[in-house]
Amino acid sequence: MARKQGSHSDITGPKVREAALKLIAQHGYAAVSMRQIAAEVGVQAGALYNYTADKQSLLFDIVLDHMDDLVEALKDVDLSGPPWAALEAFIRFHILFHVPRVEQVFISYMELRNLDPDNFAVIEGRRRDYEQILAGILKAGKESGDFMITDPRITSIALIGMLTAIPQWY
Amino acid sequence: MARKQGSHSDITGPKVREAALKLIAQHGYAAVSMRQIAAEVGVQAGALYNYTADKQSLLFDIVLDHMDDLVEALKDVDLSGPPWAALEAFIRFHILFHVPRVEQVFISYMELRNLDPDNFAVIEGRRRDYEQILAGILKAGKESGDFMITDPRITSIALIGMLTAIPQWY
DNA sequence: TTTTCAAATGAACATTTGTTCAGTTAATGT
DNA sequence: ACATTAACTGAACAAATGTTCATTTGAAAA
Repeated sequence: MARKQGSHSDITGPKVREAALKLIAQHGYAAVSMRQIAAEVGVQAGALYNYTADKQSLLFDIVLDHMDDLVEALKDVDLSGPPWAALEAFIRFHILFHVPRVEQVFISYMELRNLDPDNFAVIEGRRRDYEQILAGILKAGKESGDFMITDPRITSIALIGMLTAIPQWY
Repeated sequence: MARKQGSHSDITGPKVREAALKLIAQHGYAAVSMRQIAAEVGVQAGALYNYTADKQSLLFDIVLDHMDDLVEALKDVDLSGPPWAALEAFIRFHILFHVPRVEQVFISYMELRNLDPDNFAVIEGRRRDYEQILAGILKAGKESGDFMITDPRITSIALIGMLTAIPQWY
């Protein structure tokens, strides 16, 4: 059976990504098979390869899209104010961005070890970009005397780590 | 080749558990094969079955041993003091117990979804036991007027969740 | 030295895995 | 009405998986 009604590629495509997101978040990347994803979409396993090069790309795209969305959305945030205002704006943005994206956050954090080295390097680059923006705020605050910290980069990493752990409280 | 020097079962046995602990913590349960574990031990895959019934038991034993150790160690802690002292003693114990067991904690938290339903039920029972001890402290503190909380059970779960997330800061 | 047997090998097994592809289907353009 | 083609099927593939077991090894007991 094929193409029951109208063009499907713009329907099945998103469905594949959603199924991958849901199942990987639920069971983990290694524990999910292409056939499970296909079943969730309502299609045979072979059909998935119209929408993804391979299984690894499925994971990589989830994480990369998430990181790109994050960096992109941060550009709309006004961080030009004084250190404390900028810091508050950053933290507020970070939390509000992550809350409605529990699954992506979880995968982007837990499944990094299942990324191919090349893909991992790309993601790590994105994460460094993001951290450096916060580090910039901290550095400015340190130099102006507002923040009492020694290493803005380390503080940045620690701070993001704490924020990321918040959802786990619930 | 077999038994190159002396009896091996009391050497290989622990080695198998250590290898499973290390590799599962590193790559995740589903991503680790029995052959990888065997290679880490320095043995063929078939030999593992002298020390474990199956792969699932390898995971289950790690988590169960951890929970049993936790509950057992808690028995040596004096929680008989006033609410605030008991709470402090509990938290102190919790942190000190978990710090040198990063791998076990990580597995016991992340790989629950890969436990067979029956095994999962057992572990969940152990976790409830542990939570109820903290809930008891909170309940006593609430009734004595020391703690301003509404539901000791929920507070207990939330508190343990926060404590468990601490290592992630680093 | 010979016997014994715990401990491990290594080959085999049935499944499951990711992936490919020739062939089928049905909606669309002519 | 026919031809085209995007979308999917279903079978096949090699490789990897968890697990079993007859066989071999060599240290210890006789």
